[in-house]
Amino acid sequence: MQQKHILVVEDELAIRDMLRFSLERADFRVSEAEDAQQARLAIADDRPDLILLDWMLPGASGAEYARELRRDELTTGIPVIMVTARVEEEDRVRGLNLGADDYITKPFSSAELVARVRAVLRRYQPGGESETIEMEGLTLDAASQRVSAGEKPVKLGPTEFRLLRFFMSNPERVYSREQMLDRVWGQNVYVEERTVDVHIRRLRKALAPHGFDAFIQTVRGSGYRFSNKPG
Amino acid sequence: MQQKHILVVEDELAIRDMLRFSLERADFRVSEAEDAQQARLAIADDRPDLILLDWMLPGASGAEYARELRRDELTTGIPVIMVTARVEEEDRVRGLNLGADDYITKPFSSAELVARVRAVLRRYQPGGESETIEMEGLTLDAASQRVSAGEKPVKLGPTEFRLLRFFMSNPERVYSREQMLDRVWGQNVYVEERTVDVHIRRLRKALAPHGFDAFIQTVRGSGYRFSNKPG
DNA sequence: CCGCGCCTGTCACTTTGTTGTAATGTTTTG
DNA sequence: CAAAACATTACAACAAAGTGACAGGCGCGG
Repeated sequence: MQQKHILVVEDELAIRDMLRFSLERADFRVSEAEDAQQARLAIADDRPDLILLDWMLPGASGAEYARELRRDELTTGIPVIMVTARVEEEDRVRGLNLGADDYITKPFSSAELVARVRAVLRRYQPGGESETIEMEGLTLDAASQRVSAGEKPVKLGPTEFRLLRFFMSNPERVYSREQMLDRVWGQNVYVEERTVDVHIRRLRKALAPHGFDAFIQTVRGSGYRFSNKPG
Repeated sequence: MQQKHILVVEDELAIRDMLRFSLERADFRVSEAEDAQQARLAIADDRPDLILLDWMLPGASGAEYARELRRDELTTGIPVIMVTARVEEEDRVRGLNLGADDYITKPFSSAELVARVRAVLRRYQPGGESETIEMEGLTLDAASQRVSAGEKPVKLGPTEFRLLRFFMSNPERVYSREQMLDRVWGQNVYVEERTVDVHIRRLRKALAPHGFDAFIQTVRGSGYRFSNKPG
């Protein structure tokens, strides 16, 4: 089994060191970030399999950052474990609602930490989530990477698939080309903005035989929008 | 996304200029004040989304003014970033206690400034919510960039959309053509004032089939006003 | 190792929609 | 009534998006 990569987001050096020590001894590969900003860079640089996130962070709090991770198309698939000093039940619930997959309360033992990390990773192991999105007969299944219009399958390239998944997960909202590049292509890649147009074109072409190309709407001067309501 | 408005309160011209340059390049709208008194007027005139406040000011010091901003019900919701030459940790704590949301220490880079401003604004922006404005059946949704009159969609060009959004966000108030150019077109753009008339015309035309053109009222000699009350 | 097919990003060119201005018409004001 | 302020129309320049073609990269099977 390949070594799993864990990103630790934690501002206190002492705790970071402790986490790294525990995790590396359990044969995980560890990288670190002190705050949300560093975390974004670290993820862009080397995508982790799991994120350990401190509840309290300078700048954007860990809770906020967790929400951001879930919103973002690129990171929504990465499981998050919250690390918190608080013990109130309320906080636990909030943390889970925010999209954390588990939480662990300080102080905790090395064994407990490793156990929870392993448990979450195991849960995420089988081919990711079986997320399917449907809209008026247009169906997208994330797990099998398939799209169908009614009963007929729709053939899409990888980029078109990610683009459509992004759209169907975020309908009724205008996105600029720049935002789409960030969230569908990835935040550190440099490609021309007009490239988005071309992939929009390809996606429309693939959806056209079934009439679903009308869902992809151009908002002149701003970007594109996915919607089942008329333009 | 609407251009965010930032008020710079700083007595030194050179620093004001630098701040304005950096912020405008990052697509913020900037206004300036040299002291607390001017700042009060500027806020009354055009409420900013964020205030950059120098720690040291003639008259009431920046620190005092920050406290005032927090006390005042009208301004307590506006985030404040303190600009300071001091580096002591103690000052940071004092500044934050006084109600500043962040601080930045001279000298700082343009990039750092913009990053902090963005971070604070993002924190204040309740994330994924969809900002929609409604008025007697006329609905404008910023996220999806749609306008509808009752159930029927209204088709607008980009400029007309921005113009209507400006109006609906600032109703019951007269704006001169110059002010509208600044806030809808963006400052440092030069176009004829008469151009505003033309876009007013286009907007009215688009709203007319539903009767909403009556909301856009001409105030002879002054400018225009958006209101649901009769002229 | 080579050739093939597929995917991707970019370019050049076309098409379409938007914008600002000027010219002209209309209303208000002193 | 004349001047000023605003409304309306027309239009040419411009900008944005649509489109087809193409070359390089990559993986795969021969």
